[in-house]
Amino acid sequence: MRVRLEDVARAANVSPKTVSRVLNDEANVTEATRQRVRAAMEAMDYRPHPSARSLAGNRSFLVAMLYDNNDNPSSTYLAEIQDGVLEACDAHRYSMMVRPLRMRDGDFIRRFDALISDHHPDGVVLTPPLTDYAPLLKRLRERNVPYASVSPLRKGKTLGVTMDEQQAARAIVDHLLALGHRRIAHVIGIANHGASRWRLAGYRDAMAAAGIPEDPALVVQGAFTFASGVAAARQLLSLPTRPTAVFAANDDMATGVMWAAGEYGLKVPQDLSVCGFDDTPLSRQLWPALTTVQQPSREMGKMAAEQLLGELRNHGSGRLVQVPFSLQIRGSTAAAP
Amino acid sequence: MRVRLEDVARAANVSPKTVSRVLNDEANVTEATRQRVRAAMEAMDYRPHPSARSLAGNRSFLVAMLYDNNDNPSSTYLAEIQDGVLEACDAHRYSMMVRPLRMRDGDFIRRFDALISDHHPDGVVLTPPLTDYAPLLKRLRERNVPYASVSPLRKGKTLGVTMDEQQAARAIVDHLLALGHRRIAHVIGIANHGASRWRLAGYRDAMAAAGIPEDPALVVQGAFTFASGVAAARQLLSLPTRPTAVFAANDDMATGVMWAAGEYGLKVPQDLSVCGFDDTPLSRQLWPALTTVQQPSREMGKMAAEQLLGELRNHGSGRLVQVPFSLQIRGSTAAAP
DNA sequence: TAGCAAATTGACAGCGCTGTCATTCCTGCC
DNA sequence: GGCAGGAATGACAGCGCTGTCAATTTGCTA
Repeated sequence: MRVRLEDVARAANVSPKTVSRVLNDEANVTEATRQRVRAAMEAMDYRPHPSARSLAGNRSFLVAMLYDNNDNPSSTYLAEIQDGVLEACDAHRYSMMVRPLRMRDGDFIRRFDALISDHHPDGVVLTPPLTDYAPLLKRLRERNVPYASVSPLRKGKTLGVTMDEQQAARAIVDHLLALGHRRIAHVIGIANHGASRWRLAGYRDAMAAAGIPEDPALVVQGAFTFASGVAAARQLLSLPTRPTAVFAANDDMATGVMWAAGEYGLKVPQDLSVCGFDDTPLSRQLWPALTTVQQPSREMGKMAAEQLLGELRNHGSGRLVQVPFSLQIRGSTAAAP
Repeated sequence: MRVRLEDVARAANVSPKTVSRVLNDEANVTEATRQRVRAAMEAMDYRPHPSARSLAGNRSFLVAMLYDNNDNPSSTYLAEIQDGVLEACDAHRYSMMVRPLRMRDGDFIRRFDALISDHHPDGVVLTPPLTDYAPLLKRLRERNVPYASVSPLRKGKTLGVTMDEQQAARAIVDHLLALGHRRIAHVIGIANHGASRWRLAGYRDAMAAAGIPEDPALVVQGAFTFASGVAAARQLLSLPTRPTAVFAANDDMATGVMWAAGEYGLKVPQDLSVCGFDDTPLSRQLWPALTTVQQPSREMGKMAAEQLLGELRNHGSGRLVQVPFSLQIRGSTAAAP
């Protein structure tokens, strides 16, 4: 029934060990032999048994993706990253498991340990905000588990992917400035996310460069959710002199701002320009469509996984790569009234 | 370093096989022995090696969750189901893998076969619309892979979870009728989802029971997305005599309807009542909050997985369970104007 | 109290692969 | 032409567990 490595070996007239070598792309196999073995594998539709490989080779061909579904309300973002990670794992014939792990939980490390002991992943992909949770990083190093991060805050010797979010945020605020806006508000994201800090920093950079002193009333705290965007906007739009533009730290909050603008009888973009960050599918579906920064989440998940897999293959090859951003100028921003 | 079953056996002064029996909850072990072995496992923090178990026992302790990320735009819904499935798998010490599989792709079955051959899942959890994709179900049976479905359309000998969506839809339309509405519109979901049919059927049941003949102009096609809700609402609100209430087949579309109402200068709920289906987090964040049907997605994922795992443990024990729904009457519905 | 069936326990092989190390096969060079 | 040295290949054990079946113990009955 099942085709085993031994069967392939017999068909190709070589020893099982040689088939194993071909399977694992090892050196010291003549090209002719390699071809012959590959042909036999193909012809017999051979599929190595992952458990056998794992048991004998002492590795699992498993990558675990960790996320915190408590402090990360945007399931769309996570879903896209997950898709990307999965794609990369698939291409390299690794399997992937996902794992919610809540930083707020007291037994975080115990759960993490259990994950490692139970499943022996060869490596781990970290998503915000876990990318910078010190106890986790410490434990990963102690247990000698390679990991790659998506958008880590601290960029040391970490593997993974980043985007220059600060530059991106600055660019989008520059866009608002270029449209003549001066009273530009910012809605901050969840505090412990690097994203929140960078986007705020980019906002400040742009404002400072334009010579506009910061008005504390225009910088309000949000939480990356639609509801927090609505609340923040209500606060901003109730101001004696309200802003003419709002840069929200993500699209969900920007949508909330647009919603709230409706409540106040303000037209977007005529009365209020609004922009977000992430370029979620939602942003294109709104009317007017949302001006935002394209963050290629799926691609970032894929690249992070690829760095990890590269590192697993030949130690030391993993890097921290940076992906480019691009502004998506759409209907929600216009010249200042 | 690693604690093996053999080590536990030595510590408990029994044979490895007996430890294995305890590990797998097999019969024919005296309670005293069982306790002794359990104590030893506990004391040594023994973790069975999944690959070894899998290889020797010819099972993988793996559940694959299949989804179609093409025809299923609501990542929130999938994320919740995934969380639920994961929770159940965890509790039973199974691992879970997720797998996007697009019905539209020509090589669907080939990909599915590859999944099974490569990973040997002990069972599969199906999410809509895969729950009713005939070629997939056929292949699952041919390959003898047990599966459980979340909200399957056809309820035969299928294992899994359902909700009486038709009753639920009827209940929510009854709610609108009780508020005095007569011109009630419905926005349908994606065609090949059971959910779309049931919700439409429930709408019709309620209208018929109230003696209101169906007005075809009031029943428009949507696609479960926010944008499709906006489009559908524009169509409805442009009608010579527009509806006083809209029942959208899910919350995302209902949100689109509320959005479009704003465009037309209509106040919700004073001028237009809107209700959705699913009780996504979004529905509570809107203002006014959305009247909707609570569909416990996370719980449903968990229960589907539990039926599957039960079936795996003792063949024949899996069932098709039904979860109750509940209306969430909130601010988006009010008496007819 | 012997005698027998059922319950409990254990010995042993083997799941399908890879690591280690031995063996064979080539090269190129004196 | 013979030989060193490296490249290619293979033999074999064993990864950590479970299935099979045999051995032993237990609990009953007569």
